[in-house]
Amino acid sequence: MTAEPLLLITDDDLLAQRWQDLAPSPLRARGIDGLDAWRAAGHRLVLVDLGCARGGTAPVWTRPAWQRNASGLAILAASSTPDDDEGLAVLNAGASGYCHSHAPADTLRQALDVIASGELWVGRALLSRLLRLVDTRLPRTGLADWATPLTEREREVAQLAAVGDSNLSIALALGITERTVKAHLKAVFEKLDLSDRLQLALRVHGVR
Amino acid sequence: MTAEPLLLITDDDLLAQRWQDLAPSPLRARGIDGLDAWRAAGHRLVLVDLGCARGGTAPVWTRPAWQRNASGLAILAASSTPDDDEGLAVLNAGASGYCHSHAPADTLRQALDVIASGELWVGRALLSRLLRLVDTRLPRTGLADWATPLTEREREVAQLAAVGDSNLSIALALGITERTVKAHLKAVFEKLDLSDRLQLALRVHGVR
DNA sequence: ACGCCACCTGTCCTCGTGGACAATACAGAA
DNA sequence: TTCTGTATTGTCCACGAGGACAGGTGGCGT
Repeated sequence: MTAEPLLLITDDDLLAQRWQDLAPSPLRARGIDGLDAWRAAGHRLVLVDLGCARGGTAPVWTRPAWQRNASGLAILAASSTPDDDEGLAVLNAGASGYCHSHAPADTLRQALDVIASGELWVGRALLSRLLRLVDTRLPRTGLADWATPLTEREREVAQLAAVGDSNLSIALALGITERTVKAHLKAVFEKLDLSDRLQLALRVHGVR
Repeated sequence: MTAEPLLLITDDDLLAQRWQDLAPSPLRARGIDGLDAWRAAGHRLVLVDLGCARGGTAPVWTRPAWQRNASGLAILAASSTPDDDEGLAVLNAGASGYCHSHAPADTLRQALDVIASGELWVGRALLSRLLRLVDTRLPRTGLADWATPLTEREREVAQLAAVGDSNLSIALALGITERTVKAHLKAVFEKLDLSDRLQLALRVHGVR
C-alpha cells in the first residue's frame, strides 16, 4: 500500500501539506528538476502537481527533465483544474496517471498503488469519455484476423503465449499439462505459419 | 481492501478455485442470473467470467439479467481471451472493469478495490491503446522511450532481436560474434528490467 | 458404426537462450 | 595517468522450446 518511496512535486505549500500523509515519509520538491536525482536514487513513484509554474512557461511535461525520465518513472499527474485534453497530453507524454490534485486522500493513495504496480490510472470521468469517443469510431478488424483459423483452446493458449507466459505457466493457468500446451502451440504455429512464440506475439499484437 | 462481499460468476471450476482467495468468503454462481439476488441482498461487487456460455448464445452483457442490474453494480468482467473490442463492448454495457481472467491475484484484487471505490478499471494494454487511438500524434514518445538508457550498439541488437532474429543472425548482420550479441542483450535485459527477448519485443513495439 | 476433429497426454531428442565467470582492447574523463 | 565505460570474445552450464515420434478420449455428422 504505497510502501514505495514517494516524491511530491508542487510549489503549493498547502497542497504539499495535504499530500504529506500519502506515504510514510514522502520527499518534497518544488520543481520538476528533482526527477533526475529521484530516479538516480533508484526510486520510481512520483506525484506531480501540474500547477507548477503553469502560467507563461511551457507545460511541465514538455520540459527536458520530464522527457528524460518519464519512461522509467511511475508518475501520477495531478491538476487542480482537470481538463480532458490536458490529461490526454500528459498521459501521452509518459505519465502513468492523471487525477484531481485535491482528490480525497484515499483516491490518491489508490491511484498511487495502481501506478506503482505498473498499471495506468485514469479517473472515471476521463475514462468514460475515452470509451465513448472510441465507441463511435470503432477500431478496425482486430481479432478475427489471426484468430480465425484457430480453435477456441488454441486461441487461449496463443493469447497467453503472446504476452510472454511460459508453457508451464500457461498449463497451470488453463489446468492442463505442459505437454498439451506444446501440442496446441504446435498447431498454432502450423496454422499461422509461424516459427516460434515471438513471431506469434508480433502477429497477435499487430506488428507488421 | 476488498472487504466488500464478492460474487464470483463462472462455470469454470478451475477458475472459481483460482478466484477463491480474492475475498474473505466470496459467493459462487454459475450463471449470470445470480445478479438479481445479489443486488437484492444489498451487495454490489461482482467478478464475472465472460467465458460463461459464450459460444452460440448472445454475449453475457446483452442478457436481461445483466441489463437490469449493471447500473447499480460494480462489475469486473474477465475474459480468458481478452480482446479490445470485447472490452469496449462490455464497458459500454455498464461493467466497471475489464481484465484477463487468469491475471495474477494481486492484479485482480487491485482491480476489485478500484471498482469497489466507484472508479473504472481498464488494463494497461487496452488503456494505452485507447489513448493512442484518441490522440493521433504519438510517435516521438514511443521511440526514445525504451531506447534511452541503451548504448548505440545495444539499440541495434535490441532492434533486431525484437523482430525475432536469432542471436546468430544478429551476429552475422552486425559482423560480430554470437557471443557478443549475447553480451549486448544481457545488458539490454538488465537495463530495461526484462526477462527475455519476447518481453523486449513487446516493449519495443509498444505493447503495454 | 465409422471417420473426422478437438482435446488431451507421454517420452525422447536437439537446439537456442540466458546466465556465470573471465578476459582483452580502446576511448574519453578525472 | 588512472579510471570508467563501451565493445569485444571465450568456455561451461542449466533450462525451456519446439519437433518427432506415438498414442488416448469424447463429440458429431454421414
